[in-house]
Amino acid sequence: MLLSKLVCERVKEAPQDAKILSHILLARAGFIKQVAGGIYTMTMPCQKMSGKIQKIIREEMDALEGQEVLFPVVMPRELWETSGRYDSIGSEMVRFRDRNDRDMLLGMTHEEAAVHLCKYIVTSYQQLPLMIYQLQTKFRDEPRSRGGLIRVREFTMKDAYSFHCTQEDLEQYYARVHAAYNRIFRRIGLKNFIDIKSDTGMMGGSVAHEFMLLTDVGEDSLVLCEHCDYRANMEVARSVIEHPLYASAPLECVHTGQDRTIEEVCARLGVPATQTIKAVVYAVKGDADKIVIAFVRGDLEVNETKLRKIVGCEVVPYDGGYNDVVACGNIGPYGLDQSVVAVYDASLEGTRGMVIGANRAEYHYTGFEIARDLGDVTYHDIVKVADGDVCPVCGGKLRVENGIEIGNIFQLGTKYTASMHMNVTGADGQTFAPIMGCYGIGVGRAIGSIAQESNDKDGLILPISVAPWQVHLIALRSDDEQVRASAWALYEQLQANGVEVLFDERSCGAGVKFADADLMGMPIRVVVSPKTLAGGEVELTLRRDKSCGKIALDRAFDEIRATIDREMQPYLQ
RNA sequence: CUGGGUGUGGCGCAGUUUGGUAGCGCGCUUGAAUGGGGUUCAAGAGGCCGGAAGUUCGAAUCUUCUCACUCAGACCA
Repeated sequence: MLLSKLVCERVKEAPQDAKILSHILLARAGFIKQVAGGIYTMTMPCQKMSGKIQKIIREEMDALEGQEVLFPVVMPRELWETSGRYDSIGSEMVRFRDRNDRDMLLGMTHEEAAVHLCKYIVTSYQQLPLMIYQLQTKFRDEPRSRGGLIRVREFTMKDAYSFHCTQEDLEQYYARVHAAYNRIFRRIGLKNFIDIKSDTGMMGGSVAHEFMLLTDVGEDSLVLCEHCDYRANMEVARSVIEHPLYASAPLECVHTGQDRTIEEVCARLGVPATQTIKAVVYAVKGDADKIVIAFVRGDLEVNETKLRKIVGCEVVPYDGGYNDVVACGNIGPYGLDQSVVAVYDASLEGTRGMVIGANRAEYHYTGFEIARDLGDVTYHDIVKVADGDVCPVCGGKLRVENGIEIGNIFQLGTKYTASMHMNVTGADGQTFAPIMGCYGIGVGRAIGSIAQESNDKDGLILPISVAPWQVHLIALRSDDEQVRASAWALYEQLQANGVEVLFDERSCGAGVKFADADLMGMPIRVVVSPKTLAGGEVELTLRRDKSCGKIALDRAFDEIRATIDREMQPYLQ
C-alpha cells in the first residue's frame, strides 16, 4: 500500500473530545473517524487490524470445534419475547417498525437466535455438545459512549454459544474456552490482562468470568487479592468485614440538629463511623413511590449490584426529596415506616451500642442493638469492597484496580433453552433442555485496548500479529533516482512474496516520514536513503524498542522475512 | 435521564462581554531552497460562523427555541 494514497490522515493535534490515550492515538494516527456519538468509521489500517484479530479469534474458535454462522442483525419482536428479554431490556436495544408496522429490533446479543437455530435441528443428545459462533456488527444504544473504541454504540463482536447435555460437560468445555481466551488475548498482543469472577447481569446464569485489561482508564473496578488468586469484579466481590463490638447501652433519642452525614454525627457524638448505621435510600426504577433503604455500617459503601439482586429489581438512588418516609435524612432502622423495603447488611449482625437515625428531623438514637430492638432480621451482603479489605479466601490484603472488559464467558444454564422450549432427547428417551454457555469478545474494544496498552510518546506500537502492515518502508529523498529505484524494487519484491508493506514514497522531509511511521506503529521500519545506499545497505528498525541496524540491500528481503518470522514467534500458539 | 461545557474553512483555536457582514496556527495547492526527526521562503485555494425564528438600518456577536457533540454521574454482556 502506498502511503500517499492511503485514506488515513495523521494529525499533530488530538481531537478536542479525545481524553484517553488509546482514543487520542487512534484518532491522531487516522485509524478512526467519528461519524456520530459512539459511532466510528475504521480506516484501512484499523480495518486490517480488525481482520487480523478476527482471524486469530476464528482459529481459536475453530480449534474448539466451533461452527461459524451469521445470525441476522434485525430480528422480530416475537423471537425476543420467547425469552422475555423484549420487555426486560431497556432502551439500549434499538426497536423500530418495518413497513408493515411489525415490531423489529437490532440484535445486541444472539442467545435467542442461537436457540432458534438449534431447537429445530438439534433433537438428540448425540448431537451435543456443539458450539456455534459468529463475528458480527452489534448495535447497542449506550446511554453514554466514550473513550474512542473502548465504549461505542456500534461494534464488531464475536459471540459464541455452546449447548451441552450436562453441567459437567459445560464446565469442561467452559474451561477450554477459558484457555482459548487467554491464548487469543496473548496472541493479539495484550499483556496485562487477567480473568475475574463477574456478575451475570442481564445474561442470567450462574458462573461467569470477565477478561480484563488492567489499566487506569478502565471503567470496571476489580478486586484482586495480593496473596492468593481471588479476583472478582467489584459488583460481586466479597471481603471479610472486621467487627468491632461496642458496649451495650439503652436506646436513647438525642438531638443532633442539622448534622446528617456520618462524619457530622460522629463528630458531634464522639463515636467512630463503625459505631453508626448508615441508611442509603433507593427508588425502584419505574415505580417512584416504592422505596428501598439499605442499611450498612457507617464506614461502608453500598454495592448497588448486590442490592439489586437481593431486592430483585432495578434500583436507582432516591432523589425525591424529604417526606414522611425519608425524614430529613435522619433515617434509621428503628421505627421505620413499614411501607419501605429495608435491607440489612451482614456487617450489622450482632452489633450493639450503635448510632442510628431517629426517622425524625434533628434526632438520632444511640445505643441501638439490632437483635434486641429489631428482633430477627435477615442479613445480606450488600457492601462494596474497599482497597485494603481482607480477602475472603486467604485473609490477605485486597487491592482495587481498574480494568477494561475485553471478553466474557458465561455458564448460562437453561434460561434460554427452557424458556424457548428447546428439547433434546437423552439416552434414556426423556427430553431435556440443553445447558448453554455463551462467550463474547469485542473486536473494536480489543483494538482500543491494544492502543491503550502498547504505545510510547511517539505513537502506537502495534504487535506484529495484528499490525495492518508488517513493514513500513520509507524512501528518504525519493527524488533521488537510485533511492526511488531501490525502494520500489524492494517494495515490489516484498509485496510479491506476501510481506505486508506500507510504502512511504512521498517526497516530503525525513522528519515527517519518521513521525508518521512512529505514530502509526508498524512493527518493522525499513529506510532506504542515499546514505544507506552509499554503503549498499538499507536500515531496519524495530518499532517496539527502536533498535536499529543496517542490512545489505541485496539481502534486505531475506533479512526482513527473517525478522518478521522472529518477531512473530511470541504470538504463535 | 441529571448536572456542566462546546459548536466559526479538513484539524486545533481566537473573535461574542461593548452588534458594523470573518482571523490565526496546522494541513492542502503552486514555485523555489533544503535534504536523517514534523525545515525555510514566496504566492494561492478554501468558511452563508450547527439549525430555525426573532430584535435591529445592520447579527458569529443580543433574545427564544432546537439539534449535535462532549465531560461528570446514573446506566451497561
